[in-house]
Parts: sequence; C-alpha cells; structure tokens
Amino acid sequence: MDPNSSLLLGPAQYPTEPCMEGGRSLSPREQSRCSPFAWSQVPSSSFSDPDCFGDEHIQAKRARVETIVQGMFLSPTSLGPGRAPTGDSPSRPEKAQGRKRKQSLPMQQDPLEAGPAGNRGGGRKGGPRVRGQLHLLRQQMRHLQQRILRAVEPRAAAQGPPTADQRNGSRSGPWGADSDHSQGVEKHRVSEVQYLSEGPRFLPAGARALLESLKKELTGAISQAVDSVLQKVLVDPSGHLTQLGGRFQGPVPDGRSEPLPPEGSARKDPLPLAALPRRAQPPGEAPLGSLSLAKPLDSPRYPVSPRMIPKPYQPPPADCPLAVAPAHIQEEWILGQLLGHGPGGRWRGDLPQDSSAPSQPSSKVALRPWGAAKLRPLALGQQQCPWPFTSTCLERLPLVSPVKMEPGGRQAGMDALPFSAAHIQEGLNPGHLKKAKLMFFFTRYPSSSLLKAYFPDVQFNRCITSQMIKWFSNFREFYYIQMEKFARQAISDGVTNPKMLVILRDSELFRALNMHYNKGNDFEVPDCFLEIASLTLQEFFKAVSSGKDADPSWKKPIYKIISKLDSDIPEIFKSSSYPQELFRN
DNA sequence: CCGTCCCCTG
DNA sequence: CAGGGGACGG
Repeated sequence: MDPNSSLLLGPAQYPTEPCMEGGRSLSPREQSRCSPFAWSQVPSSSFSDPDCFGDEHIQAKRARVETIVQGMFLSPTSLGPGRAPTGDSPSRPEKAQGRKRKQSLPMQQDPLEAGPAGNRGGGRKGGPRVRGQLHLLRQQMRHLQQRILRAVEPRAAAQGPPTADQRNGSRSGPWGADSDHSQGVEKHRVSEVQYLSEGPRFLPAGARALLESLKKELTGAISQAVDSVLQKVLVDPSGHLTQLGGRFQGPVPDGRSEPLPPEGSARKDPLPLAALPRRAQPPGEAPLGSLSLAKPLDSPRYPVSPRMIPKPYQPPPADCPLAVAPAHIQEEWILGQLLGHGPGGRWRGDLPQDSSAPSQPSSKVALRPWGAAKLRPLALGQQQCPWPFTSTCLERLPLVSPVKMEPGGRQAGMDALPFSAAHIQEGLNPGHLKKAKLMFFFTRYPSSSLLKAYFPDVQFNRCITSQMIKWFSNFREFYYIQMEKFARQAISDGVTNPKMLVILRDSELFRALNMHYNKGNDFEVPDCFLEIASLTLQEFFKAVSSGKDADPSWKKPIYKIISKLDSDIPEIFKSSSYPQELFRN
C-alpha cells in the first residue's frame, strides 16, 4: 500500500508519444506549451476493445449464413410491396429476421458482402483468403439454388402463377426465369431469397420435397463450410488459436495481449507498465488499491515514498516504436470497424480510402462502418449507398430526438445513429453534450467560433451557442471545484511542494474527472489534459497554501493561467458530429 | 449597453 | 446541468 504513489509519480512511467493530438503535430505555440511535460496519447486502446470483436465476428458470420438460409423459408411479404399471398400466413418471421440481421451484422464489415472482386488468391494472413473462400461458397450456393429452381420450375408453372401483386415490385417475378445476372450481388441474392421463399407454396409435393431436402443439405453444408473456414481464420499459421478477444492481426500491431477486465472490475495489480509496448495504459483502469487523495482519513500520503518521487522530467523515449500517424489511422479504422456506425464511419471519412482498408478489394462496398445494413430490412445493394450521407442513406437514418439528456441514462436513439451531418440538429442532443465533454479535455475555454467549427451538425443560434458555452462553464466549474478540493486536501495532508502534485491516471482526482467528462471510459484522456490538470492543481495548491484564498477573487489568476492552456482539438472531433460511444456491451 | 463569466441555486 | 443574478470589461 502506497498512498502516495497514485498521485505522485514520475512522468515517464508510461512511455508516451510526443504531444501529438489526433495524429497531427501541435502548433509551435502548443509545442512550447506542452513541453516539457505534456505528452498526449493518441486516443487508442479503448477503441480496440477486444470484446467487441471476437465473438461478434463469428456470430455475425453465423448469423449471415443463417439469414441466407432462413431467407429461403420466409414469406416474401417483406420483399415486395404486395400483400401476403395467403391469408393464413400471418406476418410472422420477416420482422424478426430483420431484427436479427440488425443485431448481428452491423458490428463490422462482413466478408460475405465484401464484394466479389478478386483477391481470392489470398493475401497475407487469413482475411482475404477467407473472403475468397466465402465468396466461392456463396457462388456455389447460388448455383445450387438455380439448379433447384430450374428443376422445379416447369411443374410449378403448371400449377399456376402467383397473383400479380405477389410479384410486383421486383423487376422479374419469382417465376420469371430471366434472372438478371448483371444485377449487383446483393440484389441478386435478394431476388433469390424471394424466389425460393415463394416456392413451397406453389410447388407440387414432389418438387417441394426435393426443394426441402436440398435446402436441408445446403444448410448443413454451408454451415459446415463456414465453420471450417472460420476455424482457419481463427487459427494462426503456427496453429495457435488467435485470441478471440478480438485482436486484429492486421491493423493493430501493438494491441495489448491482455484482455481487458470485465466491466467494472478494476485491475488488481497495476499493469506491468514497463513491459507494455507503448501507450498501453488502459484508459481509466486504475488499480483500486492505490487511490489516494480521496480518502482523507488515510495516514499521511505525502512525505513521499521513493517510488513517487516527483518529476525530474524524464524525456520521452527517443525511439518511439511506432509511427504516430499510421497508428492513428489504424485506430480510426478499427474504431470504424468496431462501431459499425456513427463516428467510426464518419471518422473514416477523413481517411484515404485505401490506406485504411488494407485488404478490401472494394473499400466503398466492403467498409460499411456506418452499418448501412443495419438500416435495411434486407441487404440491398450496398453499391447504391457508398457513402453515409447520400440521400438514399439519409432517408433511412433514424433521427436522434433532439431532447435533453436523461439523467444517467443513455438515449435510446443514440445507439441507432447518433448523428447525421446532413440533418442539422435543431437543438443539442446528449451526443453533443458528450462530445463537448470530451472536447473539454482539450479546451477549457472554447470560443463560440471553435464550437461552431467542431459541431458542424448543429445549427447554431444565439440560444444554442450560449447553451454550449454554458456547458463548458459548467465543466470548468466542476473542474475547478475538484482542483480546489484536492489541493486543499493535499495541503491538509502535509504536502509542501506543489511539484509533488502530479495527476496520473490512477489517481483519485483523475478518476473523478474521468467520471465526469468521460463516463464509461469511451475515450482515452489525452496526457496533455493530465498535465494541465496537474498544473491547475498546483496553482490551486500554491494559492491556497499561500493564503491567497482570502481574496474573494483569488481564483481569477488561476483561471487566467488555465485559459491560456487550451490545446487544439483533434481533427476527428471536427469531422465527426459525435465521436460515438464506444460501447463495450 | 452588451456579452462573458462567475457564482449560487434548484 | 440549467437558470438567474451580479461583476466586469470594452
């Protein structure tokens, strides 16, 4: 037990990067400001939360296959504007199916839908090769389906065609043998689903039996095939199971290999920080045992133990193992993949398409971070909507209700789709509030013009502007109250040297701030903020300990100092209307 | 006088 | 976090 350690620690405890924010260098002004002790981390590791990927990945594929197969059995009512062909089949499954797809698909791009283009020869690792195999499987399935149809078609036609409204809405009715093979793959498959799903009702018994049997076989075979393919993906060349925790083999070269602890369970032991590659400090995960400052009854924490000797500012490691910008891009890419919607997609919008999508033959189709499929009852041609904000997409975007924050609760609409740049918001929504809070890590005193620049989806007027200004005022209020509180506590704990007060990620003060501005640890707090917070704390400490707090306006000078320490906000905040919650659920 | 900011309150 | 009052600067 080392009560001091959490608050006081050498600055180079975690190898960090120079003061880069969002992958771009700071202006000279900020460089000098950050130096020598402000080092910021690219928001990162929280984005590559392993839990988001592993199981989802498999489940998504499974669900995909199931969906395809299920589609054969479904009523076609959802596929065309026509009403249900028979009165006795209530609208049962298609809704449920739609939901299922929605749930299972949006998390990341699905190789099955990645598009037919080449790359079958298998690139590096499993991805491309598997994609190719899956594509093959799908083609085979299509061929089988066509065979089935050809087999049953003549007899079925003799039974009499379906009524017109069973077919209308699709360019060639289920019974029209003129399948348009030039159609996009997705559309093609949709028509097949429709095709098959109408089959049983009109087929003679023999054909139906044949169809059923073939379906059964197909189902089994495909599931098996997919399983085997997936197994190959999940086993690396050396035969070891890759960690299903969700580490990517590709884009995240330095992903931590230790799974994140379950929600709410803090790490028992501090990470072996020295052993971690780089910026490996898990965001906000603090060892509960080493909290300080918030426990006033603890025995004296300052007079310090050797470990927490203040900062003889240690320069950062000169050899930063990874280039910053690429890592940043990778993280955005990952984020997009993980989120499946929201800012991930938007963030990607700023990236060169190819560089961030290493193995996508057709990135605009394959990368669907905004989860277009989620918005579609059936996977229609993604080609129609290559970019999130085309009109076709926008029509489908659920709008976020412009309501006020529900205390403590997440907005129901927020996980649907938190923003739309084209839908200028009338008011501010909880997403905006959250974004503002994250921005507070960079700027305590934003100007209204800055706010306008960083909330492009907000229609600013006097009221909105003042509300947002007010938000930051409230943020500051909380911030300064915390600073004063902890400064006074440090004084009462016997601290004499303000330089001893350094806020680290495992300190209680950090936890308080993080809880306030970054609830849920969605964002990795930049080190610049920690440095400024430390400085603020020190200023409060100095002022209080020298008795300046007798002056009614004793905080003013501190405010003045801090107001000059705003950092530039990463560009990603500008381009995304909302950085999205990086839910771990 | 107006816009900000702070502070207090609910 | 929002509202409202008051201080302050231009």
